[in-house]
Amino acid sequence: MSIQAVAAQAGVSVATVSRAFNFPDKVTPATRELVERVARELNYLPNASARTLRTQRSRTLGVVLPTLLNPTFAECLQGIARAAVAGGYAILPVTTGYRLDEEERAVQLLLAGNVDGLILVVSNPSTSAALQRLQAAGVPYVLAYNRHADHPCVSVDSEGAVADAVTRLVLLGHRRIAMVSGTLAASDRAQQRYRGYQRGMAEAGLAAPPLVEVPFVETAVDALCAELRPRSRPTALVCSNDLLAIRSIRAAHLSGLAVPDDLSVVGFDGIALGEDLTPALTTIAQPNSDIGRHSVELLAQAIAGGRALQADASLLLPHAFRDGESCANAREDNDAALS
Amino acid sequence: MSIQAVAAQAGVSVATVSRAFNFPDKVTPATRELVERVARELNYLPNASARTLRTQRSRTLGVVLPTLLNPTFAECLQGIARAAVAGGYAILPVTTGYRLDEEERAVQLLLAGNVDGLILVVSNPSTSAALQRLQAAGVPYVLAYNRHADHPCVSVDSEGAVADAVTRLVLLGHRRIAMVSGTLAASDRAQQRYRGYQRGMAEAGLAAPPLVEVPFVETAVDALCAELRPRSRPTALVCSNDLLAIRSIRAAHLSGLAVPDDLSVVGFDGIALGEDLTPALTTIAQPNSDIGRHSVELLAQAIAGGRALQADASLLLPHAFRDGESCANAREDNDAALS
DNA sequence: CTGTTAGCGCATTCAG
DNA sequence: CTGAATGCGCTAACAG
Repeated sequence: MSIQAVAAQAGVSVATVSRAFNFPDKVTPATRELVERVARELNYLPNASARTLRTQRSRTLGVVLPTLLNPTFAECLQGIARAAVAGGYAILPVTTGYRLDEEERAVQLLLAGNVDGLILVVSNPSTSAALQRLQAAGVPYVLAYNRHADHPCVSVDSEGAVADAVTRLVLLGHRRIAMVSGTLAASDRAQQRYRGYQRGMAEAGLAAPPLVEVPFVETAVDALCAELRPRSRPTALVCSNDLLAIRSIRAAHLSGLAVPDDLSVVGFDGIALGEDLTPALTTIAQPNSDIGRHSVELLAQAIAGGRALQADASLLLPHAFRDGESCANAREDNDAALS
Repeated sequence: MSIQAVAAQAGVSVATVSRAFNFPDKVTPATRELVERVARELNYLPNASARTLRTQRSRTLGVVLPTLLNPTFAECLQGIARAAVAGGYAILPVTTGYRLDEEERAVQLLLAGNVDGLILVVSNPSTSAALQRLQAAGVPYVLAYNRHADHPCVSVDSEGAVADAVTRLVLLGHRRIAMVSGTLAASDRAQQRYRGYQRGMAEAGLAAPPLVEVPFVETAVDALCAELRPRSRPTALVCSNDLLAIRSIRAAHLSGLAVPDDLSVVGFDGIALGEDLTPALTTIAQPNSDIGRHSVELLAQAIAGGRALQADASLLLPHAFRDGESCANAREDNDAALS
């Protein structure tokens, strides 16, 4: 069903049909209604490819994410999807599995797909070859979750948030506070969060034990259990994300420790599921859906303006410390265990 | 960067460049390498829209899902995404929030987007207007999770799986087994699972208490707590999905009941997170990622064959009862509470 | 307000 | 094996 057929059936020119759809005001109400009726009868749908080819705009946004198996990114993608539809955009998501080569391949793929702009979560903006390519191509893009002075980003103050969380734990009486993270090298967020932990500990005048670094994708419960064995085990764990926090709670359970009585656990991300857990997850909540929404809006704005986004367009969204049940006061006997 | 530029730079015709990419054999190795080199130097990427317009194939699949906030669908989409990339397809996902009007709008949107095929999870295939429209359009499609005799589906035997789960609970000594479900009317899966529950109860010669039906999206923990209050409360809960199971566990906790000691809970879906919870979720695991993968493969096959999929192409994938820690033997005093 | 026409970038005839 | 020419469906000048 093409515009030609509609024009013929309605007894008007193709230009009129096109106008009736794209500039309803530039056409007589009578002819507009005629065209609309015929189009409906013929079940006409404008061909997106032809339009894209002609206008050089696809009204499609590429989305590059590490994985959908982490609810954080699923929530973000949901936010992106909703905002995109609302703005008249389609989205083309690709997952990278935290792999650099996949990041590059994804960008390549999406550029070939004629996307008008890209939203991406990369491992590390500083070292991403994909971003170089993007800037060279001049396609508008925005980073989500990442934070970097040279790129437009939508993110939260991870470092400050974690430092604050550490302070809260200190106020609860904890002294031996450890941090659990995924592979540091694989994520700038992890690095920022770790810095926040170090800062928080320093400000409290506490010595920070070595980072507990576990492989990203794997369950890593075994490794976590090992950390909880020593006599001078931590009384509180700051986890770099909610998935790790959940696994840490499991590791505690397997090690015979009760959460929060024997061990306090704080997560990071604020996945919705955390609120339904038992104990409800105490976590630093990011506005995941909003991060997606703002990314879309920023991008749509830039596209409409016909220019790429600059680093100074970056948005720092508010985070919130979400109080759950996985944190409690440090117990006396825990302190004793430390001495 | 167009094919024209590459042709000019390489000193050949556009036809040769096109052939060098699409039919490498139909061109001299020498010219092929020349073209490839020039293309690389010029950073040439074939324009997807132009190709689609010309070939009438977009190599894009539409995906219609209820939500990404349920990890089940996020896992499925991940499977779809991976299989799509592997098969040279892009995906265009749209979420419907379990709303019928959104289902229709989504299909409309995707058809306009020139997708070669669609994967969809609808509320109920029997009543879906979206499917009518799809069949009329002659576009290949496949339903995921849904199960219906008149449509091509990739799913599991939900009814049998739940009946089996009930049997297992009975063998653990449970007699008072209730089912918790989302809005029945909003999902054929929920209906099938409920039938499985009824069958399992009947086969065990047990009376099935009224279905505990809670609104889908909401947390519903309060409603669940109410169900656990009566003296003749159930000793086991069969939940229509893992999210409900997680909330049920929380509701039990808030009601002062221990899982699994006071209450056994079985879920349905097999979300990855379930294994990391404490207690680890006992659930009927669906191969979510595989459901996505098979949907893509079936569709790709049909598209290659130039025909729509028939209902008899449906796939029934194996499910697995995943033993966790949220189920235990019924206790004596529980039985006492029932008398 | 409406019609005619060119061309977006590519794949594909048909000649050579 | 390669080149010239056509048209996929649409929008944007331009002409009337």
